[in-house]
Amino acid sequence: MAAFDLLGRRWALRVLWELRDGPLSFRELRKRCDDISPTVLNSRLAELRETGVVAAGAAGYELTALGSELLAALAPLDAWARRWAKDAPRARRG
Amino acid sequence: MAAFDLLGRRWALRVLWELRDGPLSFRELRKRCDDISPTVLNSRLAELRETGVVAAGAAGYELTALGSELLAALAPLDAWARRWAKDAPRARRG
DNA sequence: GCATCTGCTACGGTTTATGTAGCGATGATA
DNA sequence: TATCATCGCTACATAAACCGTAGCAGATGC
Repeated sequence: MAAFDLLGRRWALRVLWELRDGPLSFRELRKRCDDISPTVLNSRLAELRETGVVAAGAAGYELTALGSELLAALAPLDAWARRWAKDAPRARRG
Repeated sequence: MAAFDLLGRRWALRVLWELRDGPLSFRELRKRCDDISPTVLNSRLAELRETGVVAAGAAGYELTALGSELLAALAPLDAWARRWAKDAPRARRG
């Protein structure tokens, strides 16, 4: 599964996720990603753009059609994560 | 989404994925993950075990019930990845 | 004893991420 | 025109993560 190469990198999933509600500017995107360093954000954006899941528009960075599909494919993962966070919060903290 | 912290690390997704068909030994798991270095594999396994998605059994490492759920949640991602690999293979190589 | 597995650790070197500072461009205000 | 704020993004030094190889200690078989 080649997508792991793209998504299995720090912040890649997160960046996609933060774009779920519409375009964001570079700086706004940074804020939402726990103030990720601009160096890395720029790298991830470059990769995501190169693979065609993110595009730069007038309003900032946004998901392409392909990116939206990817995000939709991530929905079950989100659902799982919510259950997980709810059921066993202690296991992950100490 | 806190799961990104866990999954947005090198090989984390891949390790889970390789366990989809049943338990694997440490060394076998390594092989399937492009001969990932044992240091990293051990780290990822430790993290995955700590969060309860992977467990060490007699037959090697295997998914827990929680892990299987996670894997199931990853299925749509796999489906997307297959379409993506098929539709635009060039965009990711040049 | 010896060979051959196993899970896993040690270690040195490279790659990747972090954090802060700041550049050049753009737009608003005066 | 000058000033100021904000923008996307880069530079650079430090820290963390990862890689590749070697090899240990335990288990199994001969």
